Amino acid sequence: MRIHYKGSKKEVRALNAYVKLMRAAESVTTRTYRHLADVGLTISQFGVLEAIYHLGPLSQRDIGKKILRSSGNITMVVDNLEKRGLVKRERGQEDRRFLTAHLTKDGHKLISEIFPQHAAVIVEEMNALTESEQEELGGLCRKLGLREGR
Amino acid sequence: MRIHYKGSKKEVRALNAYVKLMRAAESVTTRTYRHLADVGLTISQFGVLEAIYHLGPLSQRDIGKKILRSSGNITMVVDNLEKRGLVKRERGQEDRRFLTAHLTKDGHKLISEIFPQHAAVIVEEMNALTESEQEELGGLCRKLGLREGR
DNA sequence: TTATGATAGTTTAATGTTAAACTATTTGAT
DNA sequence: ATCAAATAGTTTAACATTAAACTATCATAA
Repeated sequence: MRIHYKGSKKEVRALNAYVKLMRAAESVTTRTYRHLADVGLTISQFGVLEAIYHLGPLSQRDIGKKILRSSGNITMVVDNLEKRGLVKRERGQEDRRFLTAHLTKDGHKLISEIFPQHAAVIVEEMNALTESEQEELGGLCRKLGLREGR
Repeated sequence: MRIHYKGSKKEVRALNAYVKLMRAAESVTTRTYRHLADVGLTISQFGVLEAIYHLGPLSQRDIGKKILRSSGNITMVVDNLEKRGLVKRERGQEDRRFLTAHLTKDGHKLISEIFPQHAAVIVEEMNALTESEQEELGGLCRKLGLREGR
């Protein structure tokens, strides 16, 4: 007795697609992370810097929504960025519950240098696919991601 | 000055596909994890149990290769599974460097109950796509994952 | 106006995760 | 036979991650 689970074709197809999706995401992440590690940033730290860089100062709540992480997590990641002097927090004037994170001079300098490089790494990664394959992949992944709210 | 980075069409396409890939993987993971959390398993713990369930007793080295995690990480995950009495470690006879992890009675009972349910959850998730879309996605992701070794 | 509930953020506990330094064991070359 | 290099696993330090309990602040309805 070695085979514990024998799926139908339908099941095999779904599980295969799932495994490959996960592996692809993981291996692309691992490789793009190497580039960030070189400058001492984690993926989450990069995500926060990039969000502020492109969207301007954000509350931690909005940062969490943007990078899909819990509020407790954002507290820690922003803490570490602040310790390193890359961002600074400021208490909201009208609503004192909010903390708005903005880039320091150093933070802006770093992310403006790193972002184009990081984008280039990702483009290089995605070069494993043709342009139309990239669009196809985007469309399929979008369908899966869309189920978000459930 | 609000736009810091204006990519070419090629760059935009690649970054878009990348973002959607990551979001899809993350949101599918989050939702399938809920099911595991109900029985007190983490994704990594499930991965270890499932590997042993389907492949038989494995060394920690082989488990790490299977679920793509570092050796230090495997030590901890297997530790936690062992504490809970789901797996047991055994020192290799011929080569005493190896530790082979195998399922306990409880572990076997749990994974044999959970696995089919978990598979069903994944099938349900992938139902956002048609069967041919699932195959298409698998093929595209495979191409990305294949770059593994670089 | 005041009490109730909602919201933003922090803290804590538990687990995951890696890299790097480490121990124990084995292999292989001289 | 011996010693150096390789391999399996552990430990440590740092950060990530969540859920849940918590504090502070705000909004709103009675």
